[in-house]
Amino acid sequence: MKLQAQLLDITYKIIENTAIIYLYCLSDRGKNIIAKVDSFKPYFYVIPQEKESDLLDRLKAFKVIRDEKTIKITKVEEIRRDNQKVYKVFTNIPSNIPILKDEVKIWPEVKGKREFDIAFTRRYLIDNDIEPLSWIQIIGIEEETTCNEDIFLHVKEITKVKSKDELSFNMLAFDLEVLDEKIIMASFYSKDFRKVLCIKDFPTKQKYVKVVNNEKELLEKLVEIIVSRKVNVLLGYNTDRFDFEIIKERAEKLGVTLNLGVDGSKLFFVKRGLSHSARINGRINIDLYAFVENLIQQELKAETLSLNSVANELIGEKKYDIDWDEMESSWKKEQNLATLSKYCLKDSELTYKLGEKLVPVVFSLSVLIGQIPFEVSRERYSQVVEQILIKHSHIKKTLIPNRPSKDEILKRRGNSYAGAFVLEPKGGIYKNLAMLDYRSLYPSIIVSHNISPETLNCDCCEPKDEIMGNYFCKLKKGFIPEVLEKIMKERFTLKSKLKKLKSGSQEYQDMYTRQVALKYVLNATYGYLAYSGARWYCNECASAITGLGRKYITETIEAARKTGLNVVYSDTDSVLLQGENIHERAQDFLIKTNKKLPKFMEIEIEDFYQSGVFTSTSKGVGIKKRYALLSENGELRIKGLERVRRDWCALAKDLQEQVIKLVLTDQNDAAVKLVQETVDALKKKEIALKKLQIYTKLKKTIDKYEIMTPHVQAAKRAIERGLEIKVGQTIRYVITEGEGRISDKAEIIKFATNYDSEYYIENQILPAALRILRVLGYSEDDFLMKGKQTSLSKFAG
DNA sequence: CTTGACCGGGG
DNA sequence: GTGTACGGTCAAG
Repeated sequence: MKLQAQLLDITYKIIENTAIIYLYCLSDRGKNIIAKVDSFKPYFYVIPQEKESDLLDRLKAFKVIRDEKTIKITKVEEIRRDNQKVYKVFTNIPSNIPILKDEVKIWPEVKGKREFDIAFTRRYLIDNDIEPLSWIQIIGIEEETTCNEDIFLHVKEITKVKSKDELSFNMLAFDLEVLDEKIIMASFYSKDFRKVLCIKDFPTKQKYVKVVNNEKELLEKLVEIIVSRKVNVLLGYNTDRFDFEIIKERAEKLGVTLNLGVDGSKLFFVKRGLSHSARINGRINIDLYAFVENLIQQELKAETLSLNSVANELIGEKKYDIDWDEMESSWKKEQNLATLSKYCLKDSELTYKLGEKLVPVVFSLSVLIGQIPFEVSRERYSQVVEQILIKHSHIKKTLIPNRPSKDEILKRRGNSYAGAFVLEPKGGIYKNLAMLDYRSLYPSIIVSHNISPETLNCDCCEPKDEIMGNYFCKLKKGFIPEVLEKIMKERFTLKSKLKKLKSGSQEYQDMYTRQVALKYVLNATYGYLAYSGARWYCNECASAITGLGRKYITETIEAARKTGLNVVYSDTDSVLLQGENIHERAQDFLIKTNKKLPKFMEIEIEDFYQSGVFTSTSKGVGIKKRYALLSENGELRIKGLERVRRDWCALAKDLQEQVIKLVLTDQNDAAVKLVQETVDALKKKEIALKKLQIYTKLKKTIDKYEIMTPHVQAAKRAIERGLEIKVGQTIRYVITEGEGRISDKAEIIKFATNYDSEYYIENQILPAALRILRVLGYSEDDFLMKGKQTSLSKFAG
């Protein structure tokens, strides 16, 4: 039988002491294909010493007994890698590899061991050059299967085929509502499907609501929905750390079998760091929170990664605003269940829409680095970079470096080097601004200067053109610059093709997400070289990259000053320029600068800003990385300020944002007046407690806290008064009137009847407002003089 | 200044 | 199990 399909997922099982790889695919006719491969064998490399005499024979004959099982080397091949002889040592099952490598590494004839920790299914994909989600042709013998709609194949041969149109995957988002550690509702959202399962009956006209008898039935229905809808991509938000944990726990307790796999297999968990991720054979389980946290966060303005703020920023939609305490009591009183079900469905809807936006990016990363979407969607930047380097290392037939040992990692963490250049701004308000930045500064430096672990202080060149005490080979192209240059060139080609395509088309979409995937790898490579856990770690490389970065940016600053422009600020790869006729002058400066730069390097205009505020300390020293800019089309860009942090009360955050807006639009007096009014209102106790609450999460039981922070103290007192507070609950507290430390005065909002004006004025309102107003010459005293306007009037006008 | 504890998202 | 998270922030020492 011959067919064409897209690979979605891969696992392996041990059957009769043989490793069988299962490829879960989707055929061009929309059928689930399970293809079995039994011909691929696990292996690792042994590097022999110069004098090795009979190592080959010793390896071939080697066996060891573990847990009454004989572990054997089944085959040894002699091959060449990196201009040396190495032995490719095979065994029958993957778990033998770590045992075998530990046995042979102490032999005197063995110099080293390599590639013993490349995951088995990953190894299969790399060695056979199979990219997930790309089209493959499978030739095999059909086997009988218990799941009648699937095709079960024993693989003879797999080849790549030219890309066809992408299949449309069945994507489904789900969300749970949990109360007292029980699942009370579950919602599902797909293109043409929405459903809310609820364990309590309530009158509703909504067709999507399905009342179930109990939690057990809810879980059974959940399984049924995923299986019967033939879900290929299962989406959720924070499902690794929350929803699946609950599902597992409750299913065990209630005796529900979670046979969710396309082959009817049970859901299982794989350890990734400290959290466990649910694996469902043949279906792609994506936790969008993990993906956002690891890869998307950097480019978001949102400083919290809640579904609400991420969805708001990426798809322009928000959750329904509900009060969770109210919701809890209405659930118990069986009121307002329709509202709760609407809320629950909305979460799934937002997750689904976020998925529509982010899953294509996950998929293009998958294709680019050759790893399944399950893995890619949970990886950090460093892992993404490492995986693409592993892929290219295999293509180039070079040995992949080993992971560092624990000791080595600790040693590396002690290494330090000078970072990026940040120009200290002068606190104040600025107008007529242009932000210029280097296009991919660090990647372009790596390529232009051939920075790589193997080109570092090479033997073939004269040690000249030193950067931070080191030099890089001028004759042979380094591994990392070679990979990055390919990526930069491909991205450049894609971007120019994109300009000619219609932005709505599928082709445009595919190319666009591909270039986004390439961008991630480009931007993360510098950080990877400095990452202590990296296989291709190179502290000297990282140091050279930032050294050159400082050189380029400081030269740019000098050049800008020479043309008479004021350089207000500069951080790493950008300069904020100020002056009359800023548009023309920035453009001129850009052209002049680019002429002098080496190949691959380029400076661009990021945006023009009508005004900006840079903050300063009480002593008048400008603060780096804390500022706000107002673009010419009215967009506010706030960096590093308190506005969105949840350990600040709403009153302080709102006030800060209003103050920023006012001072950036020439309304300083109104800003000052607003702050004074807020202070006065606080003193007169006119502010609602709701605006003064501070949110902090209780992560463990009270007695486990060593440091009694305000939220812990507030929770403790509330429990003493009989309130039930569970681990994981967000404590909403207010600082009330009284004596002692701040934590002594912290009370849960329910028990707070008053507030400490002094605390809110001095620790919340004034710090937030003065962060901005200090640059205009104001200090605490200006707002603390009771009722006296004299000190303020000196700045008026 | 360094060290260690805590936290993220979810309900 | 072809293993063992991570980076930022803040209070205490």
